[in-house]
Amino acid sequence: MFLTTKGTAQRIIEAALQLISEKGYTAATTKTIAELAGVNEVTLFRHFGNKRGLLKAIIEQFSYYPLLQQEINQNVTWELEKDLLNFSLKHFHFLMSIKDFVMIGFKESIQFPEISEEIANLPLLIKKELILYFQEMHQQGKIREVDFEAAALSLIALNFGHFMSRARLGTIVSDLPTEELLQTSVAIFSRGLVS
Amino acid sequence: MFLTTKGTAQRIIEAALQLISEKGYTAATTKTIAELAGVNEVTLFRHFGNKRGLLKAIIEQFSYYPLLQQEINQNVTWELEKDLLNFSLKHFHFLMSIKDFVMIGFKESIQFPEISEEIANLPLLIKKELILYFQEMHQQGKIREVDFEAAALSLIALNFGHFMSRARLGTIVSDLPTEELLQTSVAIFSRGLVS
DNA sequence: CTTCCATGCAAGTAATTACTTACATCCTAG
DNA sequence: CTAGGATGTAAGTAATTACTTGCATGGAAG
Repeated sequence: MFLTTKGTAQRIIEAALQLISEKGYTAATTKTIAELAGVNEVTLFRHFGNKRGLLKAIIEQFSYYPLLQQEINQNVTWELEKDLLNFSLKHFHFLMSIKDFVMIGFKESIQFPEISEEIANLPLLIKKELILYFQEMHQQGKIREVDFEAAALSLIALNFGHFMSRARLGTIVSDLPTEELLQTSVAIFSRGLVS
Repeated sequence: MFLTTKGTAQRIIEAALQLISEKGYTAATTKTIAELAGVNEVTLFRHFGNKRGLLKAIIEQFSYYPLLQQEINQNVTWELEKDLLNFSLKHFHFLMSIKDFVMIGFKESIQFPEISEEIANLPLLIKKELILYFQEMHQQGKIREVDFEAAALSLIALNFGHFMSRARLGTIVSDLPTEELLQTSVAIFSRGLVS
C-alpha cells in the first residue's frame, strides 16, 4: 500500500473532519467519509466502532493543542501595539489552522455538548493570559484603567469576528488583505487602551 | 381550531427555523418539524411541496429585513462614543433577534450557497453605512485618518464576535452583563479613533 | 343546507443509513 | 516459510427518511 503513509485511522479522521465541518454530522455519511479517505466503509467501523466513536476521536485529537497559550507569552516586548498585533496574528492563524474543528464545534455544539466545552477552552485560556498581560501593563503605567476582562474579551471577539468572516464568507464582505485588516484593527484597539 | 392564530404555514416555518438552527438541515426531519409545529406531516408537504421548499420559505422570510440599516442613521448625534455604542447595542440585539437564521446561515452556507449571500448582505450594508459615518466624522475633524473600511469591518467583527460568543457559548467564557461588555468594548474602540 | 378548502389520519414506497457477518487477500514479523 | 493482523469484497438487515395517495372530518362562506 502507498496510501498508508499517514495511517488508515488518521486518513479516516481527516476525511470525517472535512466532511462533517462542511455538511454537519448527520449529513456526512459513513459511506462518503470512507470514500474520501480512500478506504472501505467497514474499515471505518473496525477502527472506531460506530459513527460517534469517530467524532469522539476527532475531539480527542484536538484536545492536544497546548500550541497557542505557550506562544502568547513568547516574544512579549511590553510594547502594547506590537504585542497585541503579534498576538492577534497568531490567534487568527491558529483559528484558521483548526478551522474545520471550530466549524464542527459551532455546528454541533447543541447536539454534542462535550464539543462546546472543548472549543470554549481556547477563549478561556486566552482570556486569562490577556488579563494578566493587561494588569502588568497597567502597573507599568502603559495602559489606562479599564475592565481588563472586558478588554480581553473584546480583543478575542475582534479576532474571532475577523476569522469567522474570512472562514465562512471569504472575500464577499471585503477583499482587504488579512494582515492589513488586523493591523488597522489592532492599531485602533491599542490606541484605545494606552494611557 | 385554536392553534390557527398564527397560521399553519407560519407555525411550520418557525418550528423548522428552530430545529434546523439547532440540528442542521439534514438532522431536522420533516417528522420532528411537523410535531413541533403541532401539525400533521403531510400538511408540511401540502404547504411547501418538499423540504427544500420549506428552507426556501425561511430564507425568503428573512430577506425582508430592512430593519437595521434605517435605524443606524437614526439618532446620530455626531458624538463618536455615543453613536458607536448606540449602533453596537442595536447591532448586537438585532443579531440576537435573528439568531436562529444566522446559525442556519453559518451551518448550511456550504450546502446552500444562496444562504451565504443572504447573510453576507447585512455586514455589507452596515459596512457601507459605517464608512460614510467615519468619513463624515473625519471631515468634522473628530476622528483621525485611518483605513475606514478596515475600521468599519473591525467594529462589525467586534460585535459579531461578542454575539457568537453569547449565542453559542452562553456564559461559559464570561458572565459579564452584555451591556457592560459592549460599553467597555466600544469605549476602547472609540478612544482608538478620536483625533 | 351545502359546498369547498384546509387539515387529519392511515397506509405505503423507494431510497438511504448505520452497522453486521462471513470470507478472501495481502503484507509483515518472526 | 508461515502465522497473524489489517484491509477489501459481497451481501444483508433493521430503522429511518422524504414523500405520496386516498379518504375522512370539520368549519366557514355562500
